[in-house]
Parts: sequence; structure tokens; C-alpha cells
Amino acid sequence: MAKQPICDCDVIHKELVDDTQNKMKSEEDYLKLAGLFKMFDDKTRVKILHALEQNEMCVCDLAVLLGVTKSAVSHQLKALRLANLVKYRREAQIVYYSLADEHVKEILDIGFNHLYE
Amino acid sequence: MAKQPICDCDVIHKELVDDTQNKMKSEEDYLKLAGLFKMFDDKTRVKILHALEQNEMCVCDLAVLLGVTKSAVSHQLKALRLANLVKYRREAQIVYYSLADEHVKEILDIGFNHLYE
DNA sequence: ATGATAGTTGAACAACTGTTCAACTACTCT
DNA sequence: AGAGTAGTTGAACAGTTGTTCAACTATCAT
Repeated sequence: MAKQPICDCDVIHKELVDDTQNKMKSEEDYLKLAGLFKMFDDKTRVKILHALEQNEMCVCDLAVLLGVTKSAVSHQLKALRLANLVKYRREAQIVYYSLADEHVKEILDIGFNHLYE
Repeated sequence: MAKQPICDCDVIHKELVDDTQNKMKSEEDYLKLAGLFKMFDDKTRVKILHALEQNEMCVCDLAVLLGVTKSAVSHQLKALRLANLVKYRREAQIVYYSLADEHVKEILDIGFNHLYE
């Protein structure tokens, strides 16, 4: 049996669609953008990022602060590291994490601003 | 058998943790913030938002533009509506969607900026 | 009223995500 | 070398998410 078509309707505003099409970015850009915001879409991750905005801290500090296991924190930090949102330095057994750059703070701020208005 | 403790280590930097604790926001705030960014964490949704930044469009236009069913678009638009990120007006059978406010554009822009540097 | 088009909704399903557990590595100290 | 602490990793599991399908509502034209 036939698959359902993508849109079972006339294209009502062809010019508008074409104009928009031209202004759109690449598939890859949207994927990257979604990937970036994905790092801010989870309660634990935003807490980690906001905490690191206040102070550089180690995995254990964050685990205690957030009330989750070291493992959970470490997994999330790995994701944040891969997304280049946090950086770290090792001092003996302890690994200290901090925000990678000002962008992270900017994104958090614009988000908080949106909520408080 | 006993549950694994949240952190099987000494709290190494108690003062840092306490200081950070004081600067943190409420549980609810982080939930809302994550909820906001969740609307930007999906390829289809950012495409919809970026498309609506260019032009006001109806559900069918978006479906054709993005190559997904009307249903998929409608579901996502509902989520975006509930998050107050898009608004709409009905004209006969056709429902036109557009961005709710400048904040959405700001968030998209800061995201794109982060990618292009 | 009937038929046609635009849009919405809920169920179903597959794919993805976040947490924990358990086992591991890395480093320090004795 | 051996014990102890900090951190990482992969498997497993439950919970969530995005899409489609099918059935619905809403509006318009005849």
C-alpha cells in the first residue's frame, strides 16, 4: 500500500516557501545548532553549567551539589566536553572543570532573561 | 543490599560547594530553562523557528519546506505554542504561524554565532 | 447537505536519553 | 607493591521523544 505523502495539500504559498528556502541554512547547520542547544535541554546539565559559571569545581563537588552520582556527572561532563562547552585541568587525582568560554554564560543568561519577564 | 551513595568520596571543597549552592537558582528555574532550550534541541523545531523568522507561513508551507508530514509539523507547532515561542492567526481554513517575539530570534542568533567562529 | 482542503489529535512504534551499577584507570601515599 | 581516593567507561534499564497513521474538527464552495 502507498505511503502517506509528505503534504496532502496544494502548496498554497509557493513564493513564500521558495523565498524561505533560499534563506535557510544547510542541513548540517541545523543539526549542529540543535546539538548545541541539546546541551542545555536537561536539568542536570544546565545546573552543571550554571554551577561552573560560579566556580571551578571537581566531579565530586558537582555530584554532592546536584545530588547525583559521580558517574552521572562524569557522563554529562563528557558530553559537555565533546561539545566544547567545558574545559578541565588535572591536579593529581582531581580533575577541575570550568566553562570553556563566555558563550556558555551568554546562552544561559539569555535563557534566564526569557524566563524573568 | 545498600544503594550506592551519591558520592563515595570526601567533599573535597566544601566552601566552594557551599558558595556555589548559595548562588544557584531554584529547581523550578532550571526545569523551565531546560524546557525552553528543549524547544531548540531538535532539527525540525529549529528549522521551523528559523523558517518562521524569515516569513509567516501556514502548516502546509512548513510541511513542504521541511519534507515532513503536516501532522509532524502540527505536533511541533503545538509544542512551540505551549512554550510561547510562536503565535498564530486563522484566516478561513488556513492557520498562519509566526514567531512570538524577538527573544526567539536572539536565541537562534546566539546559537548560530557560537557555530560560526 | 456534500465534498474538498487545512489543520489537529491520540495511539503506536522505533529511536534516543539519562541514570545507575560495576568494573575499570589514574594518581598518591606509605 | 598495595591500599585508597578521584574519575571514567560501558552495559543495562526505564523513561522520554519524534514521527507516522488514521480518524477527527473546522472552514469554505457548490
